[in-house]
Amino acid sequence: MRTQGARGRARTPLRAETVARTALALVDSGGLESLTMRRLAASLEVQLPTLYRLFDNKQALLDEMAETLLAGVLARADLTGDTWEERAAALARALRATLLAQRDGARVVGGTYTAQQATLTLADTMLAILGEAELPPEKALWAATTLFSYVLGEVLEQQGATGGETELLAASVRDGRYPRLAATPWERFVDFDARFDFGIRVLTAGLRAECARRP
Amino acid sequence: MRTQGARGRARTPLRAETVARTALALVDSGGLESLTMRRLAASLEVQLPTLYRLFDNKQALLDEMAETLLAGVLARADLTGDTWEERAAALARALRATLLAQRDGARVVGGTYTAQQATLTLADTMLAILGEAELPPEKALWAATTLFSYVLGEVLEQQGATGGETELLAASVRDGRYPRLAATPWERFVDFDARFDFGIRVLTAGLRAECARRP
DNA sequence: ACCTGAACACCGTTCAAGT
DNA sequence: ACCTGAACACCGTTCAAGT
Repeated sequence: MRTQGARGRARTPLRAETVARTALALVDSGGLESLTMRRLAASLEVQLPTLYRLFDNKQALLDEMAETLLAGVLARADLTGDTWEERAAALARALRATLLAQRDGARVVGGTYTAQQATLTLADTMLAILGEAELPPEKALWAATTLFSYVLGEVLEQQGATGGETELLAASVRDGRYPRLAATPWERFVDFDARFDFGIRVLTAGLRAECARRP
Repeated sequence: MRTQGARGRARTPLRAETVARTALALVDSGGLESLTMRRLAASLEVQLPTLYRLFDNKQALLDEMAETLLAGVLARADLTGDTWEERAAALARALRATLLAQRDGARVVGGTYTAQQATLTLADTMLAILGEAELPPEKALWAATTLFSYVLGEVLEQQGATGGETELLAASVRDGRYPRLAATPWERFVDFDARFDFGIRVLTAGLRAECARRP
């Protein structure tokens, strides 16, 4: 409804990135499930088939959305740290912050396998940083994917967790069948920032140890 | 079609786990997108509303599927290693193997936030192993989630990668804008087993370093 | 009490028919 | 050449009407 508002108005040609940005805004307000080609068309005041001239299908749109998201990571990263450990951690933190800033961001990025500019630039930047660690090239590559996989997995869990489910979890644990889980303080489980800092520290320490290994 | 075959036949009441297992088989053969309540009902020779007496909605079914998958991890793990590092690595490997054995396994598990028996048992087992590392309880918890997040992220990427996209990636890199990426041998990028071994070694080495840190 | 058929309110995607 | 309206073949979910 209300597509008349646009009729007759001169409009600049619709760009794929504009569509992707509007789609991300829809996800932000209603979650990934609420993203619909129909709703997206309505939000852009465009007919439904117009979207299919820009994207072959919904998956192609999701790929572009992931690309758009990842394009913001480098701008957010402060890569002025003195050591490669600091700089790698800063890039990982920027990726996490970008994913967290977008509702369902990890699901958007994790559901695609893009080989577009932003993704490759991000990977190349991480490789440049890890190259300073004097790791052989293949290990630097593996180190980069290890860091990215960790960040994605961690944000995926954080964005999937809801207050209600956390309470359910706490209740299940109190029944005594999971003694180790019950022994750990629950506030710490959902302290996602502290968890992430820990994980990054573990990974960078492990990479340092890997550098010391001479093959 | 063909629901007549079941009519009049005495049948045992349908169990939720049976439904979940059949659903996983459907995903195995056609991918997660092909899993439909209608197709699932047909595959079970059951009317569509019957599924809704067992599950409130499709998400509840997916939760049960994740639980069913994770229930197989411990049986697959060889936890007889001498050191906690070996045992933690073995459990992580068993989780990876379980997810890889099921098409779209990482997406099934990553898309849910279950606090059911199998999930909690898995977490508790990992905590028991990490407890031997003399980490304080909260760090042991964080270490467990770090390992699980890493495994999930890694399998998510592996299962998302297809041959065609890998070629596309290789082509993008050859154009010279990503010098670091271009400098690394491509066979190694898709050697997922080697990547995972590397990641697990880095994580366990990092955890060992964390143990040495006295707060 | 249980199960069925049929519907409701949507989807992603495509295409003939118009201008 | 481009855009539109309308359809196609599905979805997840619900419910009145039957037995």
